[in-house]
Amino acid sequence: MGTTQLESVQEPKYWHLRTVLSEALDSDFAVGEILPNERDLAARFGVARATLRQALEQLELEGRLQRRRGVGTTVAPPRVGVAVSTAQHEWTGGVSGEAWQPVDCVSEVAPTAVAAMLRTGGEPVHVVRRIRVTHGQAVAAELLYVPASSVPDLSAIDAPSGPVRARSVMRELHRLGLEGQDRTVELGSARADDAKELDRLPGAPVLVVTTRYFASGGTAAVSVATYRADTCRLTFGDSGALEISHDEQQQERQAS
Amino acid sequence: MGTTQLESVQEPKYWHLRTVLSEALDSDFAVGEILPNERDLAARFGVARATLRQALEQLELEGRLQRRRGVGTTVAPPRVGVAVSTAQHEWTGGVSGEAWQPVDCVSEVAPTAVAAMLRTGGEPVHVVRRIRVTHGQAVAAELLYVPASSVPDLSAIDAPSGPVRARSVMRELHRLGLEGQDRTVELGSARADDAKELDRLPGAPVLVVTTRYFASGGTAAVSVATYRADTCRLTFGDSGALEISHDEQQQERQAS
DNA sequence: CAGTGGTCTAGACCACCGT
DNA sequence: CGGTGGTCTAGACCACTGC
Repeated sequence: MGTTQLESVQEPKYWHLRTVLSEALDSDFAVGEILPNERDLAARFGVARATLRQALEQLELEGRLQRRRGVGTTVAPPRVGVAVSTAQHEWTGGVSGEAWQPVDCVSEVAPTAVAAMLRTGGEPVHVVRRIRVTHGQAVAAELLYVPASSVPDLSAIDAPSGPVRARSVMRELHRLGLEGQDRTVELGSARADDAKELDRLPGAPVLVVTTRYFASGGTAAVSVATYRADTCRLTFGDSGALEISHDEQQQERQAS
Repeated sequence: MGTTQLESVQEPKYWHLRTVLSEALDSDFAVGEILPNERDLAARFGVARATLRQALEQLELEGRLQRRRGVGTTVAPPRVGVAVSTAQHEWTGGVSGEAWQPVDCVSEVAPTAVAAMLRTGGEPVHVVRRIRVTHGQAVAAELLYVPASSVPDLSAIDAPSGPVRARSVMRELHRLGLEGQDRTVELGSARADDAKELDRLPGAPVLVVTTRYFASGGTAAVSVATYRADTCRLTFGDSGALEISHDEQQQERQAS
């Protein structure tokens, strides 16, 4: 009876470890600081390395840690708030500064799900690949599917593919008057090509933002953007951005 | 030279397994069907159970599988599209049908991050706990932080806590004229209490939606809602919902 | 009770990075 | 090259579910 409520409930070791490490991160480590390597940490806590890794994975998922093979584990900076504009008619994803960089453009048959939204059958569409860079870091990779009918004046003389072509398509797209957008967000895992551009391993958790652009009574384009889930916080603002300082975030985590 | 391009690139076993299983799910299994148990599957593919589990985890993260301890692994239904209303002045999260169910209400000091948004210091606020149910399944758990100043007419006679109190707070809240909302989405892991209500294990991946409600020139309330990332697809619609059939989704996955 | 997924161990080897 | 995280193995035991 007098015992001070000793962890009666069964809590997995890795979960408890996660909590302990989380608190240690708050109090004893600065952003960017390197943690001891996994083998040392595991030994220090008296667990197998796999168990320690399970805890680290949790913390990485929560955006607290950053791990790089061959380098080490560092304390991650707070998540970047990236604006996913709402009801704003922009193709660029941002009026100034941090914008999308066209990387490539090819002509391909869209995946079935996209083709269904575009109401195109098996005809190939322009597929523009773009990268979103914030604070000098790639945070998102996008595939923008544009039916030929949406950019009728596209010069056939321009390069048939590559970044030049990508810019041409975007230029033509800007001419359309946007009537609205539809957007969904879901969790996914990075495909090999996306992972490469986001500097992550295949399968890394990403937030998949699917946007449908409406113009002249139909779906003018569909975008599938994958954001790094570990470093990004998507913001949808009717009025200004939601900003939280890092300290505040940490304290919220402790409270939970 | 003459060899038919035999997997020269190093692809992890679990990643390859994920692909194989994904294709098998598309062709040989129906939604709800139970897969063979992990030990059998691992043996069948000639890998250790841990490796097989790594592949299953990926597929579960992508919403393709559902695993329940003591029961088995089943093929998951397509993700549910849940509307996260944009620029709509609702506290209920839905005009008709699938709505939020008040579960409880207590008076507590808000976590620091929330307190900062509410501009309340250490004063306790009303914390309403709500569950969002869709198709008979709990898809989200929410904590709604309401400063006393936002509901001045709240009867002091009502129960000080519990579902009755929760409904009282919501009723008073409806009286306010909403001026706007701010919203962020990020990846998180379920806390123990949320996990319980969502019928998941602690640490399960969730989409954390933080909403700031503005009224009468200030922040009237802050909501932190955690959605099951495995079963939910958040929709933000300016005009109608984005609907994709299950077949189409599967084919998109195959294409990637 | 038997069978399932969840946790944990103690190793091994590999891919990658910086020096 | 040495050190890091990433992958993989072959076990063991536990917690939970349903019969």
